[in-house]
Amino acid sequence: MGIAERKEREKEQKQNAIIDAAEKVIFSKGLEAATMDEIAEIAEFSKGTIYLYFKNKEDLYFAIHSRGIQILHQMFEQAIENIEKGIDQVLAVGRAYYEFSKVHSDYYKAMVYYDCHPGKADSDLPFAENCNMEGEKVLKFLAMMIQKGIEDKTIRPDLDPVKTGIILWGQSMGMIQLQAMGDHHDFSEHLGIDYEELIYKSFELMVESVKNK
Amino acid sequence: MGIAERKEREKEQKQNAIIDAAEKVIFSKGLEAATMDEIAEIAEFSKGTIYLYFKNKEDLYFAIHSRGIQILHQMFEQAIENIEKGIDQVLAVGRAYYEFSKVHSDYYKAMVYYDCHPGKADSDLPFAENCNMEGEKVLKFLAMMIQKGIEDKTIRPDLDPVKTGIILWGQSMGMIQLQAMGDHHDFSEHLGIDYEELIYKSFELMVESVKNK
Amino acid sequence: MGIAERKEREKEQKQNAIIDAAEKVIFSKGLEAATMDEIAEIAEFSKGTIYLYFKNKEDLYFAIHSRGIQILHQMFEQAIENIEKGIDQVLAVGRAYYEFSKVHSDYYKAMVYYDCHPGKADSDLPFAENCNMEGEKVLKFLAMMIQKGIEDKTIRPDLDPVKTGIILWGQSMGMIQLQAMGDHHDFSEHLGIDYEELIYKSFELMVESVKNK
Amino acid sequence: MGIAERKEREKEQKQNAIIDAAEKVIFSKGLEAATMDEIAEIAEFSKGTIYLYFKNKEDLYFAIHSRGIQILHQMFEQAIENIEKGIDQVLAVGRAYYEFSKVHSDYYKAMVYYDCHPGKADSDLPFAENCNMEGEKVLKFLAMMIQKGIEDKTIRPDLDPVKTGIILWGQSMGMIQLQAMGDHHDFSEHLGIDYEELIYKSFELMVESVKNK
DNA sequence: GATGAATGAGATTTCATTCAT
DNA sequence: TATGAATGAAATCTCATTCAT
Repeated sequence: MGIAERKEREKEQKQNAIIDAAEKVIFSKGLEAATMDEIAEIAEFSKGTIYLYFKNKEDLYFAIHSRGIQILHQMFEQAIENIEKGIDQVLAVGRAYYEFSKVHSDYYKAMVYYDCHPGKADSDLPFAENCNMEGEKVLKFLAMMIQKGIEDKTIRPDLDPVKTGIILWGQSMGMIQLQAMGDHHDFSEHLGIDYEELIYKSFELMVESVKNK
Repeated sequence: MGIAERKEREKEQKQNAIIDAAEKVIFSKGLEAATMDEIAEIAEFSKGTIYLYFKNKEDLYFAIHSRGIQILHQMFEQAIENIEKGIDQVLAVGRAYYEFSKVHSDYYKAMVYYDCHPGKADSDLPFAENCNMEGEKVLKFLAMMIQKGIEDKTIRPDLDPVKTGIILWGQSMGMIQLQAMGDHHDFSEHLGIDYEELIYKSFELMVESVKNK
Repeated sequence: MGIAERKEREKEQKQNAIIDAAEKVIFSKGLEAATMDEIAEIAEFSKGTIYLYFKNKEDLYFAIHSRGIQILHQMFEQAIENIEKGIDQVLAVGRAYYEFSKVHSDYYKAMVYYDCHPGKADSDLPFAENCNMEGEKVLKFLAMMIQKGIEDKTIRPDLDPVKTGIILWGQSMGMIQLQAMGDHHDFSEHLGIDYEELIYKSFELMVESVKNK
Repeated sequence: MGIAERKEREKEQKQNAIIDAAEKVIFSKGLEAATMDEIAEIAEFSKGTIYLYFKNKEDLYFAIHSRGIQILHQMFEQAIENIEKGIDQVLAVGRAYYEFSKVHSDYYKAMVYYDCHPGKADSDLPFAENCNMEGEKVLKFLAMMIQKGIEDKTIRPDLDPVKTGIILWGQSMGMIQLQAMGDHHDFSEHLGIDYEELIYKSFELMVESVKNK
C-alpha cells in the first residue's frame, strides 16, 4: 500500500518546510538571534512540532548546513562537467567555490559559522551526522580530481592526491573567507582591495604551484 | 603635574587587569558562556566598574583580540629577524603563524571567532578600532616582506606586494583554520590526516608559487 | 456468547500491561518525572491507547495505588493468619505494615505521595474510586481486629473498635513515614537513629496503650 | 556607620516580602502550580530579582518551610509555659501540634509536602540548611520535655528521652496527617469520622503509654 | 570613580492531552 | 480499537546593561 510512502513523503515535506522557515529566520538574523518561536511561526507549525522533527536548534542548523554542502557539491560537479584536463578542473572548482560564496552567501556564512565554532558537534544530532558525511564527499571529490590531473599529466606526479586536495581546499577557503571578513569588517574600504581580483589571482598561484611543467 | 599621568597609568592598569580576567574566563568557557558577572568577580571589580572601562562585552572581547594580534605581529618580526632573503622570510612568517596558532591557541581561537561572525563590528567600540588598526599593521608588514623579496630577486617581480601579501595571508589562514576545524569536528580522525605535515606542505607550495625562478 | 467476556478479559489484560509499564517508569523516576510517552513506549502501546484505557495520568497513578493497597491488605490478612489473640494481631499487623514499607517500598512511596498531596482527587476517575474503596476495606479490617481483641478480652473493652483501628493506623503510618523522611532527608545521619528499633519500640507502646490489663 | 546595617535590614525586608508573596501563591495553588512569574508579580519585583535572593523555587519553598517550623516551635514553647509536670507537657505539646495544623494549615501542608517528597534536599540551598536546623531544634525540645517528665516522675523512667520524643512526634504526625488526608480524600464523609475526637483520643492513648503509674 | 541591586526581555524545552484517520 | 502527529501553554532560569547612591 502507498500509505506508508505517503506518510513518509508528507513527513519529508514538513521537515523541508521547517528548514525553509529556519533558513528565512537564521539567514536574516543569524543563528543566535534566531528563536525557535519565530521559526515555528514562519513555518506555521507549533513550537512543539518543530521539536518533533528536530532535536535542537542546533540540529535544525545542521540541516541547513547539509543543504549548503549539497549545493556546493552539485556546483562542483557542474563546474567540471565539460572540462577535460585535471588542472583546468582544479581552477574551475576553485571558481565554483567562490561562485557559491557569492550566489549562496547565506549558506556560505552559515557553513563558516559552524566551522569556526569549537566544541559543538554534540553527537546524536541526526543532521550533524549527515552534514559530516557530505563534507567528506566533497573532500573525496577533490582528491579524485587531483588524481585525474596526475593521470592526464597536467598535475605534478609527485603530489599526493588526497593531501593536495585538502590543501587546495584550505587555501581557497582562506581566500574566500578573507573576503567575507572584509565584508563585515572594514578592511576592504581602508585598503581599497578588490577581493575578486585577489581571489582569482590566488587561484592562479595555486594552479601554478601544482601544475606539471 | 604628574597627576594626570598617574591617573592615566592607573586607568590602564585597571583596564589590563580586567582584560586579564576576561581572558581567563573567555578562554576557559568561550565567549558566549562567559558572563560579565564572572569576569567582574575574577577581576575583583564590581560589574559596574567593568562597564566604566569597557563599553560592552564585545568591546572587552576586542581588547583581547588586539592583544592577540600584537603577539602575532611580534612573532612575525622575531621570525624574520636573522633571515636575509625575502622568500625565506615568507616561509618563516608562515611557520610563525602556525606556531602562534599552537602556542597561543586561546588567542587564535578567540580571533577566529570574530573573523567568522558576520555583522558585528558595531562601530564606536574603542577597542574594535584598535583591533582593526593592528590588523592592518600586520598586512603592511607582509607587503613589505614581499617587496623586500622582489628587491632581492627571490620573489617574482611580476607580483604586487600588497596583494600577494594578502593572498599568502589568506591561504595560510585557510590551512591553519582547517586544522582547527579538524580538531573540533571529526575530520582528522576519519581521514587520518596529519595536519602539521599538510600545513608545511602547503607552505612549500605557496613558496613555490611566488618564488623567482 | 463468550465474545463479550473475551473482550472484557482482553481489555483487562491490556490495562494491566499498561499499569505494569507505568509502574516501571514511575517507580524508577517518580510520578512527575515519568512521562506518558515513556509509559506508552514501555507498554508497547501508542500514547493514544493509554488514554483509551485511563482517563488521566492521575487515573493511571491511582491504578498503581490500588494495587499497593491490595498487596497491603493481603499482607495484613496473612499476618494474622495463625494468630489467636486480638492484641497479638494488632502487633502483627503493625509489623506487616512496616514490612510492606520495606519490601514494597515502591508502592509505599507512591501511596504516600498521594496521601500528602492536597486537593487532587478530581473525582470521576474510575481508578481513584477503586482506590478509595480498597482503603476503606483496610480500615474495616483493622476495626474487626480490634473488635476481636475486645471480645477475647485482650484489648480494653472501653475502646471503640473503629476509632481505635484508625488511631493505630495513623500512629503506625506516622512512625513508618518518619523513617521514610529520615531516609531522604538527613535526620538519621545527624542523630544516629535506628529507625527499625524505634518503630518496634513504638509498636510496643501502642500495644501497651490498648491492651487489657 | 549604620549604612551596612541599613542595607542588611533592607535586604532582609525584601527577602521577607518575597517570601510573603511566595506564600500567597504557593499556599493558594500549591508548590508545583505556583510559578516564579506570579510570585514575582505579587512581590512586585522582577523575576530576576527573585532569583537574586533565592537560588531556586525550591529554596524559596524551604524559606517558607523554615517559617513554619519556627512558628511550630514557638507554639510548643508557649504550650508548656505554665505547665508543671512533664507528662502534662507531653499532652500540651501534642495539642499544640494539632492546633498548629489547624490554625496554620497552609504551613502545615507545605511542610508535609516536603516530608513526603523523596530525594529533594539538593544541598547548597541556603534555606534548606536553615530548615533542617530548625527541625532538629524541635526534636531536641521534645527530648528535653520527656527528660523533665522522667525527672519529675510523671513519665516512665525506663524510656529513652530522645527515642520517646521521636516516637511521640511520629505518632502525632501520623494522626494529624490522617486528618489532612481525610480532608482532601473522602474518608471522613464516608465513614463519618470526627477527626478531632480521634486525635484527642490518640493523645490520651499516647500519654497512657508513657506515663509513670 | 566605584558599586551592585535591580531589571526584564526572552530562550529553550517539555509534555499531557486531543483528534483526525 | 488503535494510532501518533500536532498542539500550545507553561515553566525555569540567565545575563547584559543601567542607574541611584
